[in-house]
Amino acid sequence: MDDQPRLMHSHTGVGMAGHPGLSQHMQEGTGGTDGDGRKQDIGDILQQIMTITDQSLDEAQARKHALNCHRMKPALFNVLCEIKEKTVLSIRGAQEEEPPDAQLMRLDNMLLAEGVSGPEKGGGSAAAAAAAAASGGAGADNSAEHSDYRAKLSQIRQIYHTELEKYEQACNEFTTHVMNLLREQSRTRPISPKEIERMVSIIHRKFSSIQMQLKQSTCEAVMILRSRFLDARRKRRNFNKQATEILNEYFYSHLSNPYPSEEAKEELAKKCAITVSQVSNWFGNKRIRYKKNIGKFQEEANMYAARTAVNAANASSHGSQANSPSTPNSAGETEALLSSDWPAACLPANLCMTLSSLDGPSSLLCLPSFSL
DNA sequence: GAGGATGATTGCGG
DNA sequence: CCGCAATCATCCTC
Repeated sequence: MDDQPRLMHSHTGVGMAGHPGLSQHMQEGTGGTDGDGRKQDIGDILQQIMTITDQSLDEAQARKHALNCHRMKPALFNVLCEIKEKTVLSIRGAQEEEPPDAQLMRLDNMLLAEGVSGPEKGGGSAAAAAAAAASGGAGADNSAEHSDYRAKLSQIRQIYHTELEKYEQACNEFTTHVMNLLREQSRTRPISPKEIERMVSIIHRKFSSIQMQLKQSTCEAVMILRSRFLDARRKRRNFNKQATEILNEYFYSHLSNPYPSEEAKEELAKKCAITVSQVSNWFGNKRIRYKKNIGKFQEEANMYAARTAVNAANASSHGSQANSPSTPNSAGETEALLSSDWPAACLPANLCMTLSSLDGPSSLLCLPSFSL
């Protein structure tokens, strides 16, 4: 009988100050002995409870058993239950019903979008593809970067799931443990099912805050990975030698007006295996840097001019016209030069001289002033 | 590791 | 939107 859990009953009686319902129970629970005797009994029980921790385990067990069998125990137990319920209600009122966490929702959404949580869908290949498109890079090592990105993302995903599983398992184990403990304790001290429930929800809250930290750090890891992959500056690769040669060839053979048309840019982009905007960037950078330090580029200009001249000579000796973005300067282009914003001072000194004495459609780059 | 080279970005003006 | 100029961030060479 005493081993039966004594869960709390709801009593509404209010009696002695600070101990609601105590006087009522004192009258009900003892079968009508005199008041002094009852007070004595209660005093004894409380004294025993207070000193129980000073005793050895065996003594305590024996005392516990004696207490459980005490005739006043049910009444005292009920009083304690009532006091506790009132306290718990006031605490619960202040603590419960938190609003749904917006940050947690954001984290969940992000993890879902990145393919970290939720069903596996190729390890965020969509994100990788988007990243590749944004980086604007073309070429062979893109696929390698993709697989690198996917591998790292999948690593993050795996760690995330392992940890999440661990936390869930730990949470369940701990909850079960605490519930069993409370059920066990409810035999000897006042614990309501609601209180157990509340305890469980506290534990869940604690564990979900740990989970939130996990989600947060996972998100951070994904963001870092993503930014590393996306940030073209970080992943800047110099164009290969061939591409640079093609671009330089065009630049120096159009030195009078180094502004490729949209079609020329597209063609150059195709030839160099880069994007049109990369071609634009390249020409933008080149024009500025050339203009800033013409002297430094003199040698390079001469070299490309000579090379183009040789190509042009070969082409003309074969009776064919070169038809590429690197077509040498024509008279039309010279006109463009004379009226363009690209200053003539940007031309190498020897080329300027050649320009001023030019009297026909002959190629600037075939002139002997480029003697090397 | 320092310093130059180089591709990308940003802010501005036309 | 394009080009310029300044700047950033990385690469490359010594």
